[in-house]
Amino acid sequence: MVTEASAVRESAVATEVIDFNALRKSCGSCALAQLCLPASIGADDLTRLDHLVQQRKPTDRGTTLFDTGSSHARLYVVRSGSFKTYVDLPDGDHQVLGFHLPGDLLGLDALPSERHRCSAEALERSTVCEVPFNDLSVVASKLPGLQQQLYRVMSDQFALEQEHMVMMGRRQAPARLAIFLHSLSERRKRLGLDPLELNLSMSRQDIANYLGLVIETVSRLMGRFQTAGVLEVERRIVRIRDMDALRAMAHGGDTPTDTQKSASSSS
Amino acid sequence: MVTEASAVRESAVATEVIDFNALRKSCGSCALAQLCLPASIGADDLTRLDHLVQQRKPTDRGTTLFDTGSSHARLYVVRSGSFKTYVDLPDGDHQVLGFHLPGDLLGLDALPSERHRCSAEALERSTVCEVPFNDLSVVASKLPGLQQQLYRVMSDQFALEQEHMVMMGRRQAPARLAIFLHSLSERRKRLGLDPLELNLSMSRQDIANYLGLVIETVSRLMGRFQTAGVLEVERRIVRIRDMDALRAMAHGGDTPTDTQKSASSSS
DNA sequence: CGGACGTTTGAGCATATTCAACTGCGGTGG
DNA sequence: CCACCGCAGTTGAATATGCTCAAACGTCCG
Repeated sequence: MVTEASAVRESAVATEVIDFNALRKSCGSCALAQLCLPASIGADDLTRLDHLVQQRKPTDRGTTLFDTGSSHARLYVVRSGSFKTYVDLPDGDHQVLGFHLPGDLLGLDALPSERHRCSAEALERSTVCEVPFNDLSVVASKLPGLQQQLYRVMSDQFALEQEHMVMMGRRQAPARLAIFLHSLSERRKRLGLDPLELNLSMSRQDIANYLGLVIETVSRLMGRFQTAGVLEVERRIVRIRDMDALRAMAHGGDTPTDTQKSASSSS
Repeated sequence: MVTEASAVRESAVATEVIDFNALRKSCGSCALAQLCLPASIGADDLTRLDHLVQQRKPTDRGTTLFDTGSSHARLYVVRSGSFKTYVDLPDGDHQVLGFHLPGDLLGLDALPSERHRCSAEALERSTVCEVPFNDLSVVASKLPGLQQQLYRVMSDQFALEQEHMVMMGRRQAPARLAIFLHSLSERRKRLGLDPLELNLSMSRQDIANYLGLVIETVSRLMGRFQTAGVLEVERRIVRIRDMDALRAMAHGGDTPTDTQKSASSSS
């Protein structure tokens, strides 16, 4: 067997919080293992999976991992950095489908024989693991645990898209932005990062496209949230100062101009 | 003796008139086989799949196939009739996620160990085939063709949701309705039904919830489309009189009163 | 220092919502 | 058989939310 994790040739990549020495070796030692495919499969199964996984040299900001129409069926796991997936609209701009943080999977929309229906672009210098889907499928068919995990992440993906649709559905602009920020905060918490300090790697334009709004609206709302004391906005750094208020606005109608809505600043 | 060709074609899938003898026997003899899981798997493999599939007694209008939070992992294939999937919103109403016609799969959002994140309700008296997901998974792991097909339908599901998001994204109300009607027409064509005569099994409220609009807007737009000569609306029967105009409006061309519409896509 | 870009801010406008009344059809019961 | 009620859908007028257009701002980079 070809034992070596054939990707240790990559030199260290700078990111703030992630320990790349631990990451680089194998799925077994990956800090994201619990979030990724290997979660809950045995040690020797892990080895078989390890052989499929290819490392990629860092993807630069603005570079696409795959494009709409391409058909190389591969799954990607974000290791560091972040991506956006989007489709091009006839009128020139994009519909952003999602933002993808470490541990998230990309490429589920082009399973074998299908073509990608969206593009995935790095929002900053990022690294991914890459798995040829056909190989993964073969191994998974022999490892019920892995197979189950594969179904689970696909199921999760459906859940994410459904959430997105609910948000776009009939919610007002302030609620949309609140949902977005709150969800980002939750995801950071899950990654072990500070949930109160968001480091937005995406532009305002991306956020607007994701929320189904226009950039000016997003900008104005950021301002309103700040004057309302909910956020502290400093370009792409956003600090959440009143999580309860943010949550409240995400869940329903709320006017952020109303500064004193209910003296709530507990956490 | 009012026997029209269109009526006969309609009856191939319409609820009341289904030939249950032909349908009930097996996947091999099912009129929907090409659209369903069995597509492109061999004859003996089909037998193994057949044993997993359970028939269900017809589901009455308003009855749910599964509800948010329930966790029996089963896949359903719509045989006749139609369903809507939706999530309940805190403020009382629903966000409709999709409408499901014969050949469509339901239940992909609650693969093993997960709970359903939406509910599925019959819009009329409908029938489904039911497959326990765990059993299907086991069989599929031994039949690469079936496995591939399973991935394919999941991939298709992602594509559908993405389309929905694009529509909700930044499109104006007329374009949304046009997309909805056009998509319905396409799906009818794929089922061998008359693509020009839509028999809406869902209420205006459902349509509005699906499109992210309010019921009045949908109603008004139906009217506008009719006076523009694009549609002929008769309660829940909608006939498409100008498919090109409908398509144009779906792509962003506005002004349903304007018959002249042949602009090329700009960038 | 200048130019470009991403972002913010402002004023006016248009689209879709809200609120409200009304229609037509279907069912139910007198 | 008809009168009644109820529900789904339609229509109208007024409002408001988010968009368009436009300009200014700050920061990054040459």
